[in-house]
Parts: sequence; structure tokens; C-alpha cells
Amino acid sequence: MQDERCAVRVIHFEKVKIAQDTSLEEDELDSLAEFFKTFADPNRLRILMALAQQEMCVCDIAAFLTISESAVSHQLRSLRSSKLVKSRRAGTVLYYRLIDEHVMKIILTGLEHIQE
Amino acid sequence: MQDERCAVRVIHFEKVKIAQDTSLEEDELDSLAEFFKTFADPNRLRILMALAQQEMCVCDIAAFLTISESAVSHQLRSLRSSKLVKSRRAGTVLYYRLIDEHVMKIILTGLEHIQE
DNA sequence: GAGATATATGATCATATATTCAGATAATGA
DNA sequence: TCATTATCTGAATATATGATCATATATCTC
Repeated sequence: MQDERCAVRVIHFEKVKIAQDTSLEEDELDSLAEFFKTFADPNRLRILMALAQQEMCVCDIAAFLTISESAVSHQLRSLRSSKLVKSRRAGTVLYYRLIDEHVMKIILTGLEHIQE
Repeated sequence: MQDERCAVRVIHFEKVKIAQDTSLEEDELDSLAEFFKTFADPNRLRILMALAQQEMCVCDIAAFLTISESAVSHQLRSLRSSKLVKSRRAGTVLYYRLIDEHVMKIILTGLEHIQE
């Protein structure tokens, strides 16, 4: 037999209720967290900021970041699946670019904050 | 004896140069990534959004999130060190709140993006 | 000061993440 | 069609992260 008592302590029920009532849906919170996770890595930030200025191919990005082309490809894959970059093929070369400028807005808002 | 050849392939030197020249400093990139990392977790997002409305104590947040008070305390510690929340003591109870509204601006900008 | 309450901290563990390596795939051109 | 070039993919690995548990600290009340 297990002890099934609820051990949760609460001091202000009203506050907890307000927090619960105004909270986002779980899957919305998860996608939001996923979205920010994209910006939570220095190399991905570098890629995004570089692509905000010009399209670049995988090996150029690898040279820029000094990591392997494979690592770049993995990152681009996640950026593609997050709908942040798109690519254009020219022969064997794939040129990547940002999908929209919205992305830079997010980055700049973050920059503002840390530069205060 | 090791082979020390540089194996980096580059197609567009100018593009790599532009990317390098306009790139942020390494420590600035790191703090920016750190900053976004804060928003990259559903529970931290919930905490921040709740504290945007009202101050709350540790055990209320724990009840709201249904995780242990210890886990909440750990998260609040990282939010404190990121200068996003501050606390007010009343007896043994610590009330946490957001330091500024800037934080909600970031979250809302992210929300806009995923809701498109 | 002793006991009770609220929170913080350190150790530990399970899981997630970023990278590299080896090998697969796609497009080009002889 | 075969070799070459550019990129992608899957497995392996090292590190980071978020949670819990046990314990420590801080404040209040008696």
C-alpha cells in the first residue's frame, strides 16, 4: 500500500488560481520554448545573423564557424524544420537564406536587453 | 607526426569575410544565447508569465507548476542570476516578481511568430 | 534557545543537445 | 556510366540541463 497523500503546500490559493487560469495551453508553451531554443546557441545565432545579410552555402558557413560541414548541415536541418531558413539549389550547391526578417527582430530585441 | 593540413573548403571567400566582419564578439554571442536559453523551457516561461501579472512565493509557484519546491527554487536562482526576477522577503516567505516588462515583450514577440 | 516553516543548496540521475566520424545521396560533367 | 563535388544522414560520444532527494540555512514563534 502506498501513501497517496497530496503533499502540495499552498499559501495563496487565489494567486495559484490566477496563474492557472491565465496560463497558455501546454502545447503552445512547448512550441514557444522550442522556438526560443533555436536562439539559445551561439552557432545558430551566428548562422541566422549571417543569413540575414546574404545567402550562403554549407561549406562557407562551416568555414565561417570553423566547425565541420556535417555539423552545419545538422543545424540547418533544425533551422529548416523550425521554418526559419530556406534553400535554393544551384547544381550541387545549396544556398541558404532566412525565410523572413521577423527572426532578426527577435535577435535584436534580445540584444537590446543584454546591452542594457 | 600529425597531419596538420587545413581541410576547410570554401566556395565564396567574400561571403565568409562579410559574415566574419559583421559577426558579434564571442562573449556577446554567448550572453545572447544564454539569454534566450532562459526562455527555452516551458516551466520557466510559465513562471515568467505568471510573475508578469503578480508576485508569487516559491510554494505557490510549485503548486502552479506541479513540480517540487526545490525545482522551483533552482529555476528562480537561474532567473535571479539572469537578472530577470527579484524577491521581497516577508518573514520566512519570499515573494518573487519580474524585474522589468521587457521580458514580456520578448515572450510576446515569440508568441507572434509561432502563431502565424 | 528549541522547534516549526519557507526556501536554498549540493549530489545525483535521466534525458537532451551539439558535435564528429563514416558512409549515403544528389547533381554534374567527362 | 563513372568519378567528383556538395550536402545529408545515422551512430557514437561528450557535455549540458532539469528534475528529485537529502540536507542546510534563515526567519519566526514560543
